Formats: sequence, structure tokens, C-alpha cells
Amino acid sequence: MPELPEVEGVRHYLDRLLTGRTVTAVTVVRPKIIAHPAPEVFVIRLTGQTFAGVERRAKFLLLRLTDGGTLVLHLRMTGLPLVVPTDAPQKKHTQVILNLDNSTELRYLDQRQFGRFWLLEKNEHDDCTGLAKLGPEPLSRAFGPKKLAAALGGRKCPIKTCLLDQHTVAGIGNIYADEILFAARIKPDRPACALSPAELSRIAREIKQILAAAVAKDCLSISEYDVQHGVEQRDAEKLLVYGRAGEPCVRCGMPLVRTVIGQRSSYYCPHCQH
DNA sequence: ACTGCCACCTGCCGGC
DNA sequence: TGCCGGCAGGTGGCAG
Repeated sequence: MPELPEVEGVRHYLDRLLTGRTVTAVTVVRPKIIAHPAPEVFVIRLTGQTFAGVERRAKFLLLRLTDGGTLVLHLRMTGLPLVVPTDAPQKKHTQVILNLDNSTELRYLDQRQFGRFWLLEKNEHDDCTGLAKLGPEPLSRAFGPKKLAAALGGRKCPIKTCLLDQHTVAGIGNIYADEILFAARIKPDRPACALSPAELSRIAREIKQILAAAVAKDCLSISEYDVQHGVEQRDAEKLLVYGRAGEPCVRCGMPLVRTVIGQRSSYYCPHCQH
């Protein structure tokens, strides 16, 4: 489901409802959701912990604990953490439950079961999560055209594939990759090594622009991340190309097309993206 | 090291 | 109505 902007919305939601709460009990419905440590150890170590705050790195949620440890969560495609009253009816696909000290519980739902939890100790440096290998955070000041050019190196694969590679830049997913390349007027299948410095600058600028706008919009509609419905809605009207094959391009009016790049659906305007 | 391809899962949708 | 293939916003691992 989520790319960086949606994960940021979830971060805000969890930070508001979890900070200061203590875990009174842990139920692991589906053990494979716990990537590290072993599920039994996970339960023992997490019980009694208090949340200090919730941060985000790329698409990872970092639930900081007051003892210096971190509960890491990646939602992958369909992960959905909800904080609900203890007596709320349990929904299908509930995978992990953390009871909290205020008669609420954090319920982790995940239809496709791709999401994962990791519980890291204060000074645990073993990177079982993959966090250490991530590329720069696209909205940080440290990221810009130079960083992008350096990360792309002379790679021959399509620029879209490179943007989806979390080692290049961290947090872009399939939808925003298409939106970014449309805004930068670059065809998604262009080999990264064939892009000019000016084109790379446009891409770097649009990465920041598109993601920042999406984060801002998500914060405004955070109430949409609704406990009742359990779904956050991406405003599809804001997407200019994704999912719009056959519709007229908002810039030139020519029909948008769908193709497949790196086994992922890709949408672009063959007339004004080069 | 890079690249392509598959696997991991469930559910939904359109076509026959 | 029902079955079947294709598709889904992510990533890790494998082979070449």
C-alpha cells in the first residue's frame, strides 16, 4: 500500500496514539510476521516496554522505546497498524496485537502478510532490517542532484527502476516514480546513464516536490486514516498519470499509455516525456 | 556488481 | 454463476 508519504501519515498517527503508552501484553497471531528476534523472545522483550516516540526512515516505521530499543515495522504492500479500544471487534487479517495501558491496543492488520516487525536492542548493530543499506532520505537537505547522479553511477537500467531501488534513494514507490518522471518530462524507460545533468536535476527537484506535496496533503487528511474504516485513501485525483492509461495527458491532451518496466506497471505520456 | 525474474500472500476484477 | 488469469502502491533472494 504505502510509499513514503503514506508511511509518514501513519507515523504521525502512531506517534500521537502510542507515545507514552506502555505495552501490557503481546499476541503474535502469525509468527512469520516477526522477522527478529524469535517470536517468543519478541513477546517477552516487548512486554512492559514504553513508547518514547515514532520516527520514519524511508518506508520503515521506527517505534522508539524508552529503554533505547526500537520496534521496527515495515508495512510492505498491505500492512495496516490501527490503535483501537480493547473491546473493538477484531477484523480479519489481524496478525499482531499489542495491548496498551489505556484500554486500547495496537492491532497490526496485513492481508497479504508481507509486512514485518523487528525488535532491536539499544546497541544492536546487526542490520537484519536492511535499514543500514538504504540510500539518502529524499526530503533531506543532504539529497540533491549531485547525490542522485552519484547514486545512479553509470547504471544502464531504466531510470524508473533506479528510482524504485531503495539503495539509490529511499522511499519512492511505483506510483510516485511515475508521477515524478511525468513531472520531470522523462520517459521511464530511459537508461539512467543516458540522462543529462539537466535532466537529473529536474528529476531530483521533482522527487522533492512531489513527495513533499504528498506528505503535506496526507497530513491534512490524516483523519482519513480512520479507525472505523481502517483505510487511508490516497486522493487519486492528485495522480496525473498513474492508473490513467487512455486518458488525455493534462499537459498535451494526448492519450497516456501503460507499459511494464521491471515487472511493474508504468504509466506515462509518450508525447511530452522524452 | 548488475540485471532479470520469481517468490512471498490474499483478494478483487474482468472476460469467457 | 463460476472459473481463471491478471493485477495490486514492496522487497529479498536467486541465477546468469
